[in-house]
Parts: sequence; structure tokens; C-alpha cells
Amino acid sequence: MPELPDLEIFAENLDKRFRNKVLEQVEIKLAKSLNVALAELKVNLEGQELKSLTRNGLAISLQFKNHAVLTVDLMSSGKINVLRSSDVTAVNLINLYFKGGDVLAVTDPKDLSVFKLNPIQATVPDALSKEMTFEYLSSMLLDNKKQIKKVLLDQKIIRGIGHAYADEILWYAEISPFSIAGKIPANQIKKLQKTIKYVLLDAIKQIKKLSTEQVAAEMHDFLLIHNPGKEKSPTGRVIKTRSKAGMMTYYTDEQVLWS
DNA sequence: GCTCCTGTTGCTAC
DNA sequence: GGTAGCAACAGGAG
Repeated sequence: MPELPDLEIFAENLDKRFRNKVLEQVEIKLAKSLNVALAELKVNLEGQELKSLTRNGLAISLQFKNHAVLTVDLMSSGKINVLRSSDVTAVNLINLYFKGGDVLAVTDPKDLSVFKLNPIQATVPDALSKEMTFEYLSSMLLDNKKQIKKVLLDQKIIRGIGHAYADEILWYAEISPFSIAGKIPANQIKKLQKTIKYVLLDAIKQIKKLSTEQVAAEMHDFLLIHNPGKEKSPTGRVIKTRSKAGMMTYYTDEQVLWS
């Protein structure tokens, strides 16, 4: 459930709490959650000091002072927890025990979360990065026959947009999620590019207002369209839904279908 | 018309 | 709700 804005705030809060602390011990519940053997992870990380913790696309990235990197991808069902080592009862998907007694743990009812040691650096621009320009977005949409929502969700094109914010962004940009990407005119792509940044940055602001300590995602009431609690858009139009493979798309008739 | 090839969509298991 | 993987399907080239 956590998307970019939540992850951005988690990363800020976790960075404050764990930066410069020494990781003493790593526990993993399932071997399949990890891209290397547990022994290799331990050799690389145990005893190392955390340099910084940042958000990177839809993942959280822990950079250690020995240049080792551990990424945490919560997928759709993972949750980050901070607790004291004395309170660790269950074997979580991952437990990172830091010197001083704080533990960074990931719980996940579906065990979908994945952890990677030193993953290959992605060259795909983050949704909030400088590289996410109009020119870049246009080049990715050119001759693209996929539906625009699929393109926005594709982490190999833009990193950081999930279902909820894709719907919000497309509503603000007045583009139907079912529009064919390559058919969207340049002025609309320009609007879309600005909207991506606006919606995500605004969401970060709103979450900060709600809570400063947060490390766990909740359903956000400020979502205007991708929100089961709302029946109408701010302009009074009925919000429609369409589901495919269990995933729900929320939209209204205000959004132009380019096809 | 048909077959091969390719890209896209839909669905499932993690 | 995120991703990989694969089956099903659609459309174009030959």
C-alpha cells in the first residue's frame, strides 16, 4: 500500500532515527525474499554504520559507510516497523538490529516484500527527479500503444508511481487512464508532466501535516479520486471504477479519452 | 486466407 | 496494491 509520498516520509523519519548507527545483526525469515544468501548479507552489513536512508523509486535504500547498499521493496503489502529489541517477538520478514536497541523490521502478511544487497543501479528516472522532464516523458510516450495508466505504472519508464497516485495524477491532468499513450497531444503531455510532480509533492506536504513520526501507511483521505470513501470528484462528477485483475482504476468523465 | 512474429493485455502466484 | 511470468489474443508482414 505505501506509495511514493508515504515512502518519502518514512525515509526521512527513519534516516533521522537510524543514521550513523551500527547494524549489529540481521535476521531474515525467508530465503526467497533476498537476492543473495543470508551469509553474504551478514558479511556485508553486520558491524557496519548506516550512512543514510533514502527513498528510491518505490523502494527504501539503506546506504552503509562501507558502500554496501540494502534496498527494501515493500511491494503491495509490506509494512515498516520500528521497535525495541526487547519487544521483538515474532520472526519478521526482516529484522535489522541496530546498536542502542532500535530495530527496523518489515512485516508482510503476504510475504511479498523483497530485499536486495547491492542491486544494479537503475537508470530510470524517479518521478520527482530532475530527469523527469517533458522531453523525457514525450519520448517515452511517442508511438507507445499502451494505455497511459499502464505506462505511468511501469517502473522501467518512471520510478515511483503506483495505482493510487496514477489515478490522482490522470484526473488532475484531465486525461483518461485508458487513453493510448502515443495519442496524447504535446500540450497534454506537458500538463501531465507538471501534474506528476505537483500531485506527489502535494501529497508529501499533506502527509507531513497529518503526522511527523509516521512510518506506516494508511488510507489517505486527501486522495480525491482513488478513494473508495468518495462518490464524486471535487467538481461534482461521479467517480467511476473499473477493475482488472483485482486492481481498481478510479476515474470520471471529465477525463479526455485519447485513442 | 493463413502462418509466423511481435507486442499487448489479462490473470495468477509470490 | 507491486512484479514477474506466462497464456491468450490482436494485428501486421509476408
